[in-house]
Amino acid sequence: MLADTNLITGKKDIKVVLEQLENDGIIGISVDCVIFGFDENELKVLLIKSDLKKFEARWSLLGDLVNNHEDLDQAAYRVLKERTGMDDVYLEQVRAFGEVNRHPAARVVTIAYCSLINIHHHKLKILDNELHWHRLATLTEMAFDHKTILDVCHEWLQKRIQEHPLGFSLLPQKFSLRELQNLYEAILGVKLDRRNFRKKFFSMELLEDTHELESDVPHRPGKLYRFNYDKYQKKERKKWFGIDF
Amino acid sequence: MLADTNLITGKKDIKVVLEQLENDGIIGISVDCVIFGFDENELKVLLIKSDLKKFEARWSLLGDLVNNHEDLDQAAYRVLKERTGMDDVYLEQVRAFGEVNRHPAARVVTIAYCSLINIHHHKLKILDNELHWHRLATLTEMAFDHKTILDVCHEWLQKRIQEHPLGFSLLPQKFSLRELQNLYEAILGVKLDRRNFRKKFFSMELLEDTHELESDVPHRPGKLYRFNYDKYQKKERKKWFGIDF
DNA sequence: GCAAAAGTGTTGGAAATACACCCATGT
DNA sequence: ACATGGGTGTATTTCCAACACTTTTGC
Repeated sequence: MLADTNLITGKKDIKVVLEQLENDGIIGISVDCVIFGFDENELKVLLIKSDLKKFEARWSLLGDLVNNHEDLDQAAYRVLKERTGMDDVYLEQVRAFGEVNRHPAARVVTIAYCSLINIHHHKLKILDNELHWHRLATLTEMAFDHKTILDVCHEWLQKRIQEHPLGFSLLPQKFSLRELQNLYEAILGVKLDRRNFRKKFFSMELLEDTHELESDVPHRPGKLYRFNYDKYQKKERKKWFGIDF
Repeated sequence: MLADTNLITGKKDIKVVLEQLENDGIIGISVDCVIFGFDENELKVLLIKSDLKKFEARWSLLGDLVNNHEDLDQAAYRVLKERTGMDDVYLEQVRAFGEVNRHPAARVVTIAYCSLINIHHHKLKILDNELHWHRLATLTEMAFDHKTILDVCHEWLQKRIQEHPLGFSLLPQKFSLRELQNLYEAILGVKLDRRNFRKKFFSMELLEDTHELESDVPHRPGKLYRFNYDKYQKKERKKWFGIDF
């Protein structure tokens, strides 16, 4: 039967494993990472060309089967590390997708993860030339149920970013308020008032002035800020937000 | 190998299946239901005595392995139906738990579901006398990682109930505002102002006056209301709540 | 008539919104 | 000098929080 070895040594192996699973009537478990990036004021997602004939020419999320000896989170980190060369990345589970026929080769339940990385980070290396940062806006058909997963993760992100400081993972460590606002506008698909946006963030007192300025901009440079995670951690979280639905 | 049959014919079968999984180095998939009820102004959860010797005398969530031919949601519904006799129940996936050693018998990834049911519903039949509605407040040790799962689901519920109308599933169809407020206070662990609470709900215009009154109360009876789900469905959801963290 | 909870409005403060002008820089 | 976005304050409105008395029913 399935040996407890690393199954991730190439595309062919996965196919063989899936075939085996299907023959034995076993449910496989995978993780799929929705890796978001932010570039040119647009939200992007890291995709790979599907290797299944059925889905040729369609884009697919980055995923892999979960090894027997690794936690789900570890599996997701592994996928991320293998594909981007980065660790220390924002990564969070969103939810499981387990429709019976979501994968044509075998029954596979997948755990979807959402990851946010800075596209321009120096450690980021997209070696595989099958990989591609795709604009979210112009993405319709995808392999498997990956479009559904992507949509769910996007909605999850829209909600999450308003309540937790994760957007900063998409930006360089030092960023201008304009960049931050563009980010929020891109993710939420709304226009925000610049002055109120600044007021909001300054009133939180979680942005540190780096006393540096933007460079290479053809206009007055903006100040660069850094998000103070330590201070955020120490803040007490409120349990009561107010009923509203 | 594993035949594609219903594995759920008794406790012994599960043990056999798990043993088989472990021997073959295969990851099992289960669902676990956190079934909340509301009684005597307290939040309760439906539990069963663990059948594992390691966890004897500890409480366990209601769960089962997922069949090969059923969706995750279906599996959770099945567990719920088998144990409570009820369908048409509120049920939603919370998230997956997949730590390597969370189950002593084998590697099992579980998908946690949160369910809300009316403890006093006439269709509710707790046949198994190993089952028990346990007060949430006085629950410390549980089998497996079920305490963690329960805690996560409770927090999920605390957040969810403020943004979505699911609390009504814990109450009879017709309820008084006092009952509703008690429910919110019990789930959130806070005291709320009665007048502001009423104002809030009335201003949503989603409660219908049934023109009936409470009976058998030793004081002035309150009006009974019904939640108007249709009207709620038609309301447009807002995407922008305001940044706050 | 007494105990117990139902029902009801107002007010002050905080937060969100809408809105317009001057400033610093690169070209 | 001019084009471009950076930076700032105020008035208005909306929402939330605090708070007390009268009414209805069962006993």
